[in-house]
Amino acid sequence: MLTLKMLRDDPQHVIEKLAVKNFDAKEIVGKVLELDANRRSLQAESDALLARQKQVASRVGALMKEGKREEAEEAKKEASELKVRSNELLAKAEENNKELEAKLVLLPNIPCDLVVPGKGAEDNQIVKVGGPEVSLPENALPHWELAKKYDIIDFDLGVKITGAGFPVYKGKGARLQRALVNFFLDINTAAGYREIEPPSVVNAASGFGTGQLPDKEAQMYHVGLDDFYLIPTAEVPVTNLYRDVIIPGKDLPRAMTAYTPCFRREAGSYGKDVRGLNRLHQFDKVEIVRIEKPENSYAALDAMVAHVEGIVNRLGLRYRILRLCGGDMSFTSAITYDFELWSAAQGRWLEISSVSNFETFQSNRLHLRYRDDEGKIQLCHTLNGSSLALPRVVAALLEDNQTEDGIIIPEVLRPYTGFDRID
RNA sequence: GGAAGGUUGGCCGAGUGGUCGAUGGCGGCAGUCUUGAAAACUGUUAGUCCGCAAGGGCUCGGGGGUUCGAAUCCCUCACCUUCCGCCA
Repeated sequence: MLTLKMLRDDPQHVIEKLAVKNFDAKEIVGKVLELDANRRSLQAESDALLARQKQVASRVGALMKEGKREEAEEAKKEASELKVRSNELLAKAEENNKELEAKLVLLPNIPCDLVVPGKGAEDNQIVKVGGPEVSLPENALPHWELAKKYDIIDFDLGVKITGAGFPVYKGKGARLQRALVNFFLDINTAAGYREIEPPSVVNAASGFGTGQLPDKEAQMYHVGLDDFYLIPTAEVPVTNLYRDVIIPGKDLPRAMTAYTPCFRREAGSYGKDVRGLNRLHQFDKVEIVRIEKPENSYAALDAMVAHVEGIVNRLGLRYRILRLCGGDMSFTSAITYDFELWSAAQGRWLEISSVSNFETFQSNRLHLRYRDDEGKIQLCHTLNGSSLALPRVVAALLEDNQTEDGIIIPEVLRPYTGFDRID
């Protein structure tokens, strides 16, 4: 959620910047400013009324003590009349402020200056391509075939147990999952990220805090009986750890990492995009989250990108880094770098990580603040990134490392898997 | 799931209708003293909204109600503790 201050100070800037995201904000911004002006004048009016009400009420007490009963009755009457008027105003203000909030949450985060305009994926900027070239034999198999061949991931069984998009990992396939999680967590903690194991189910307040609610409600599984949501990413519970918190400036930055299962309904997707591990309803992911002072957040973002690149490099897979254009960025992000692995067997890039700076967009909703050197309270910047999401790493790993003699496990993973090939 | 008792500022804890945004203690910060520190003493120490400011509004788990007036009374929801039941 954008801050009202930002909108008030320079509405034109907000409108221009949102155009980079292909978002025409003119009308909403105008409405927000109007509602904000209303809010302030309504408050000034009702505050004055309430102040008088309080004065009169305390006079009643004093008059009662002095035994001036008649005057007290007079005052009571006056207070009652004031109350009727202030209640009307308060109701009006509440309605106004609800509408203001409803409009305000419709505005996406403004992109930072590095972000170029664009409509969709085709306009993303390729920042870097790295890792070894992949050359596969003619008869190379996609990962879903390999999974079947070696009996390590069973999509059909998942359908039986739950439904499409809930695979069952078996044997070395299951062990590989556990190995990757541990490998990623170890690298992250070694880099100073504190390991967190959060709940995988959150309440609505948490969903709102990181921006999943109300706009992306359909993306989450909802537990109706208790009004809980299955998390779509560890970002939700981990960032919400700091909801309604004022952090002493000296305690920043905070860096955390968490492994969680992630649940996404992915309503409406189909085709080759969802084949095999390409898109799932449940998957494993290790996430990194940082809370920073505003002046440090872009340095932190660069550090996170470099950190994720380090992990990808160790896996020895072909990758590229994209800086997303305005139109392809999420609602909440100010800038996003995507990491993709090359899947030679599928002939396509697979997204495995998304590293973003949200600036104050989340912290404004979360009321996540810090006390600066002068003792003033300011909004923090929040950042997060995948490090990494497992399924597509597994997909690329299986496909790119396939040989006549089975799938070769990268050297760095062998201490975790306990085997060097899947055959 | 059943029963009872709770939820107050960074923490502990007082406050059961009248000037209470809240006594006191701890902790924090500043100062006095000290070569320095500790101790002692003094002062200070919630957030938020409106306002150029002066000042004012709101907040004692959340929401609603009673009343001229609510931290205090009533309703409701959430959470916590204890006992019973169940259980990895």
